[in-house]
Amino acid sequence: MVTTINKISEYVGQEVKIGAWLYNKRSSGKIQFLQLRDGTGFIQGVLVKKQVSPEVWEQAQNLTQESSLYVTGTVRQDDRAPSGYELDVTDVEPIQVAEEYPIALKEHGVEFLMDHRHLWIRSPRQRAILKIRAEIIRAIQDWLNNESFTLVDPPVLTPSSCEGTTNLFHTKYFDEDAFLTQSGQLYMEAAAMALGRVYSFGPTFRAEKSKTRRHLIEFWMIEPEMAFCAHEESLNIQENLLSHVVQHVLKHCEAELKQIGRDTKPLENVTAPFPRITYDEAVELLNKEGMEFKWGEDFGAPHETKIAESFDKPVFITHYPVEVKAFYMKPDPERPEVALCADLIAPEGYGEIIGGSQRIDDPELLKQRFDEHRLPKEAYEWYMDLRRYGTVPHSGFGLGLERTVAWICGLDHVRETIPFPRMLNRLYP
RNA sequence: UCCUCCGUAGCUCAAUGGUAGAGCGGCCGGCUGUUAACCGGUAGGUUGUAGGUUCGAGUCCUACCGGAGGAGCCA
Repeated sequence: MVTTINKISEYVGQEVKIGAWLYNKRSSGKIQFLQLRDGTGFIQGVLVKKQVSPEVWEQAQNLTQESSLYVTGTVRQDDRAPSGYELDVTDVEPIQVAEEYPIALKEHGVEFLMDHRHLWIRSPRQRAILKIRAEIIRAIQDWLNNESFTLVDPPVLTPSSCEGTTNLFHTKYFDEDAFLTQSGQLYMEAAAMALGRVYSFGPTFRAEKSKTRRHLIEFWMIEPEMAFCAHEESLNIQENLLSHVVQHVLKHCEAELKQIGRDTKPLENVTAPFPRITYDEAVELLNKEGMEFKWGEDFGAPHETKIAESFDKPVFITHYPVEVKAFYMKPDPERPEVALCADLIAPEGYGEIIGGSQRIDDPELLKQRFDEHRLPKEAYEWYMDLRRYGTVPHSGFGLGLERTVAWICGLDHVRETIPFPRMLNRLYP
């Protein structure tokens, strides 16, 4: 019976055949232990010299780390095995005896591992992280689909900046200039006017020379946008979405979280509602904690960490000064100097994982903002149209996938959260 | 772009300005329950690059290249 390691428990006492790679091998004169992996899991194959043919014994002996093979054996329950099962090997068919494998089973430096990222992802830890990443994506999409959101894909090639703040990757679009998207948001606003509740899931690009553990040049965002939705309701959606994601991962990725050594205690706490403080209160908190901070500035990473430390859940910081936020954010009617916006700061120093706001729906005010920010109105005529033809209150937010994965996995750098990270000075492999 | 630190064997790291070494990985041998197995043997080097100081530089100085951490910007 041909099967995979994750289904091995169904075949106790039976002979199975699996395609696998040799992760590691230990042997003595008359017994060999093959550490096998097939992508779905890990299992140990046991060969006893007396019980196999000399040919099989020798073929097993010649296998090197990461050699590919078909292995046949009888499944046996064994308390000594980490997974609870072992394979008593009866036959080994090498597909390829691998060349000397660069990644030894020991510690390596970051640069070396990044140069070998295409092989590094085979390791148990990296595999677990990528599994959790996929499960986080699944949980996000499940929740949104269930709440009547429609998936809409915005373009990657765009004629101009969405927010006009960061540096974009420039390219040619035949005779025109084009840029890789830094956010699908403006397009999602158009989509929300067509479909009500929408979300996008795709890569975004920032040509910033950022060099920190929280930054990638290419990263993935989930950007929901909701028509007929005010700021407060958007926050409710955000906290419900995120607590669903965290609880889903706790439930479905127990083995993977254990594999990477994540302390799950702080995650169990992550249930809606999340604490909400205003920008004003955050400034006060910082000053009380001895960090000097003037009203009107934007928070830096140390400030965010300090604020997050005061809470044991992700915390919303709302009502930032209009000046430090994007042009499209709606001012608070009660207090026009602050915006109806919020950043969600993750605990444990992982920083901002969501940024969102209610959008300006008044055509006159939006026009005014274009002037204040010196944005070329011609390029945004289509965006203005959304306010001319049946404008409605609407809100949306962007969830940074890699920072969310880093936080949930407890990683110290986002480079491990994505299969092939694009970073400053890193385009290979 | 700025600040700090680091470049020595395939990898991880040692080496007072005075003969470049260990562990892992490789290869050869040994071992019937190993968990990054262990034990013995063996091969493996233009010390990031280019200058300089010195009787003598892996070590000190300068520049450049590469990397790490952080800042800014942001998710």
